[in-house]
Amino acid sequence: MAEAERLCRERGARLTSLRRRVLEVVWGGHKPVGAYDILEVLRGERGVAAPPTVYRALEFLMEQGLIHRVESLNAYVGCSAPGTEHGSRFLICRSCGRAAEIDDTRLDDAIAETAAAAGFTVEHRTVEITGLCPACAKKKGDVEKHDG
Amino acid sequence: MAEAERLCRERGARLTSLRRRVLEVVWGGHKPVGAYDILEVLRGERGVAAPPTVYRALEFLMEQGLIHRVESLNAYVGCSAPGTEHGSRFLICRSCGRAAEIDDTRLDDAIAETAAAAGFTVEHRTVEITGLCPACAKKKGDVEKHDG
DNA sequence: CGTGGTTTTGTTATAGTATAACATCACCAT
DNA sequence: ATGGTGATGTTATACTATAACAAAACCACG
Repeated sequence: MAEAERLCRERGARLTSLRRRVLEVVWGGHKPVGAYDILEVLRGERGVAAPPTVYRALEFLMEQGLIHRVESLNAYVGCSAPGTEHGSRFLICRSCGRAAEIDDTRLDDAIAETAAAAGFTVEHRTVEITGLCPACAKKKGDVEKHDG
Repeated sequence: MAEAERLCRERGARLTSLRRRVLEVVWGGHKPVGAYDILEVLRGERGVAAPPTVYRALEFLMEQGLIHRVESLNAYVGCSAPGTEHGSRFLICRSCGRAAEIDDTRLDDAIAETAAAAGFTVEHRTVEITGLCPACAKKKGDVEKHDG
């Protein structure tokens, strides 16, 4: 959070109380959060709020690289490494719903090579890998042992 | 198309006339096609049609691996290699809107390594790289020369 | 201070995407 | 022909996102 403050100050971007609050909500959930979930929170706190309020804050936070949008979930999640230029890359567990951000240069290298081979100019990278996180895979294994 | 017929026959999956038509429409566009675009086509041909008609056909075609969903566009595109098990991996041009499917094992290898390192069980892979295709990058370059 | 321009936020309305739930139909094996 | 299964039709609604314009907050400058 202090990091977010600092980045915005350096850039002359205004992290207003509304935007800060939305950032907190996105970071607060351990899972990706939907725009309308955030809207409910704001309504509880401020009485009224409409979708554009949330979407504009989300847009700002994405521009500042403080959050990512998870395309396959229509949801938003805090960036684990704000301030560094990188794509949106996640391991998404279909069982518990958590999304872990990937920090591995091999993926970016592979994407760069692939794009270069095709003569494609890369501007944005989205990698969303769905499956089971270690904890849920273990649970499933246990369940299967009991069931069959 | 004949390939799609064959795959479905082998699997005992029914490629009905409706599903075939939707597949044709998805394949026919050079760009990813929206569900409601398909709906318009069906309405022109059959008089009436409702969203579930399209979404059910799309669901079937995805299960059969004949089409992919492009998450970042909310659109659908024909699979260039049906019958082979692979993720959904695209180079998407933001200028002309075309989506080229990637056929490069380096990406899958990198994903497999990354997931393994995290103890994550991979079930589905989505890679969507946005930027400029070679043709559009060239045009942009030309324009920039003229403009300034 | 105050004032004028810019950015942010509020508000209303609507566009765009997707699914639930239940009815009907078509197909196929017996 | 008939009964069961899977496919499609139909209606309604949920969910996600943006357009357009009004009001307010902020900030730099005089």
